[in-house]
Amino acid sequence: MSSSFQAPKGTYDILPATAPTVLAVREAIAAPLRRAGYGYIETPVFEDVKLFSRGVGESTDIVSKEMFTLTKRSDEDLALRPEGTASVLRATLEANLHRIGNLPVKLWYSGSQYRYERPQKGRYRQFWQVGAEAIGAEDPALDAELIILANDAYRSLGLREFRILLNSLGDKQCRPVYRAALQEFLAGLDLDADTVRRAELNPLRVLDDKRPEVQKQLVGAPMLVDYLCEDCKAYHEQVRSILTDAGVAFEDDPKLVRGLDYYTRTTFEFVHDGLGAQSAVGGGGRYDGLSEMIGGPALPSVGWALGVDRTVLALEAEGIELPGPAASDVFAVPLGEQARGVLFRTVTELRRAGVSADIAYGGKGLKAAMKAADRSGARYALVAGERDLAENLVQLKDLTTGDQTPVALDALVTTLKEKLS
RNA sequence: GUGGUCGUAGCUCAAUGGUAGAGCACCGCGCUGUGGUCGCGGUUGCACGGGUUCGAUUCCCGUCGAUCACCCCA
Repeated sequence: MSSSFQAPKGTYDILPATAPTVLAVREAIAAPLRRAGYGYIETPVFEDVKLFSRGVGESTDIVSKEMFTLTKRSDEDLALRPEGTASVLRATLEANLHRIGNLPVKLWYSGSQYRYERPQKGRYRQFWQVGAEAIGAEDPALDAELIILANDAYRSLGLREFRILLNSLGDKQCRPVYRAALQEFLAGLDLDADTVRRAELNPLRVLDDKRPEVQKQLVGAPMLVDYLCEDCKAYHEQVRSILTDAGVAFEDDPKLVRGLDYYTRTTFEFVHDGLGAQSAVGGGGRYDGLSEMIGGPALPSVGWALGVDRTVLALEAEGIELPGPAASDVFAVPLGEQARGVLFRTVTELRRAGVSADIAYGGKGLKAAMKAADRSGARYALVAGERDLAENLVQLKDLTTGDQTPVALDALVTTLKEKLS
């Protein structure tokens, strides 16, 4: 270990070698959103705990087990955000965005989220999501739009091996009826204590338990599809047909539930099979009741969040290489103190003219400085010593061909801008 | 939170109850005004803490971290 400190458990540093990929992923997800009229929003990384317990749901694992709560000097209870939707909706209500413009209010965000979980590949305590929310409109085209935008974002990155799972969770009319029926069915099964508890709090969650001994018993369980009311059924059919019309392939997954309480009707998940157990790269759905749950007016809404970390893993799994870190165009190699001063001024001038330039620091010898120039990946080396400076020249060496030509110092910026264009 | 596997150099990996080596990388020299190739030389490490032992990198325990699965989800 080269340092006595290390990144906290479940966190990692995004280093220059991989940073371009991370930035490219964020940008690839953001671009389709901007083109679709979504405005950027940033909210605090911490909020009142109650926003999450009421919004995300007291019975969810996210709130009951995975919340990063903060200790402070006052008596307010704060927690690091475990997801973005509740905060974005809170900000919307606080700023009355739903009153000053046309509905829906379309917003997107990009930022870190925090969950106190046992880390494993693709699951971290601090992770990044880019999310989108369309607040205040009930329209199947809006649900479909978001799924299409996420699909297009992934495709623009070159990803092909992901699947879209789609389901409807019903609304406040039909879901309670189903919930009761399911609970009755689950009560007759042989389940462990944790699962029995879950069956009481959030019975739908039991459906996507991966354990074979649980799945075996679920054969013949009442399915939500059979309980959907006419409105929900019609709504879901429209979402499906708009997606099909847009050429977006999806799979109906009647067991797709998701872990947040606020979802109603449309839910969906983007899964990638190359990631191991943590296969969801993104997910979302409609949350028609959330606004009221946190004290706002009725604002039917829909949104998603895509995991930046997992998308990077998906790219790796598919062997997709995004452009690496950009190298400087020019690397200056000074010979002696006088040249060091002149070349430093030249490098500054080049940078101001829009040419990316670096210089050998630390009084390296010529050989070492040339080596540094080579390793920097720069296209050109700029070599100068007293001999050249006496004639107001610098040596411009093309590092790919090895050709070297003298260039007048005051013509350098123009010459380089020409060569690099 | 539960269970399994793992932790030796910057990286990939060896060996060993008597305090460690290779390849690549890095630095220097050959070439004192020129990188990439080549030759020669050199630098860097037993995750942390405790126990057993004459002696522990090796055996045992704990901690930390990684990893896989469960759980959960992005």
